[in-house]
Amino acid sequence: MHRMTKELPTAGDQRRSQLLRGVLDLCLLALIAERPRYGYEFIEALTESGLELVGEGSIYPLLARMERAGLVEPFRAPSSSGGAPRKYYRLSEAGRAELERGRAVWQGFTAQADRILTRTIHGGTTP
Amino acid sequence: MHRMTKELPTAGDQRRSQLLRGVLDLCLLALIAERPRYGYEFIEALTESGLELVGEGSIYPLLARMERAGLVEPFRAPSSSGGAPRKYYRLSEAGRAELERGRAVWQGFTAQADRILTRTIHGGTTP
DNA sequence: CGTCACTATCTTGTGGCGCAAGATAGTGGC
DNA sequence: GCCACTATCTTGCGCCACAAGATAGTGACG
Repeated sequence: MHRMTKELPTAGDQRRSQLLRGVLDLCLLALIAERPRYGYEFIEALTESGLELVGEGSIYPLLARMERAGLVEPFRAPSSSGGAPRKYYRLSEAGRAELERGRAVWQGFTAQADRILTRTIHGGTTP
Repeated sequence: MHRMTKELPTAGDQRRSQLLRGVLDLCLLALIAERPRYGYEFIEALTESGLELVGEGSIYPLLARMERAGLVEPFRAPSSSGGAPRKYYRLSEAGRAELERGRAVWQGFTAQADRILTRTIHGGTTP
């Protein structure tokens, strides 16, 4: 049985989805560095912001991976607004180190890519 | 004689490899926008630059995909330095449009990510 | 009590794509 | 013929964002 493509993603959406790779984990680490957070928090905040950035299917597996890698440490706490108990994450030492290392890689990479992408900004239809 | 330095990928390399997704095609489009290019050109230039950025296994399939998508148009030309004939690519109208669209998505995305990543540059060991 | 709505986490399957490694050719020097 | 260099194309693997759905805990309402 075939899947019915419910809503084919736009080209921009698909690109953004690819761009998230390699930096989404750093974003979560940075936000957790501010204060402990739980998964649903990210989804709610991002959904309300109008930035339909990331869904549960991206966040939870990523958090699990980071936990497995020892970058974050989980602890349980009851929900303050009624509901299932939350799983908060705080940053580990390794997580903080990875965040700083990743930030450097990210900034070096974007600088390089920007240099290539802005070399021919004129893009006129007049050759 | 082949390259013996078979260094297994570091964490930074793996991150960079993920970061390329979503922007590598734009880089190629931007470089082709300057002047027509062929695949081997990218690899040679990048290898000599010390930036071991991308290999054949990334470039050629990507070029084929972009051709299939109508973003670039190929034409054959004999090698000027002895060797197999080259397959040059020039930008199509759709390619130029996609390049501009992609640049906008890229800059919007990186601005957003940068804002998140630079929010907590300092380290706070206070929970 | 049952049902519903909301909060919250976890799991499964799919698809895209960077990449290593190897196959295939064309050219020219020995 | 053989080899080295230039150049392209192909195969298989692994990572990961994402959609969709399963699982639970809580409280309100009738």
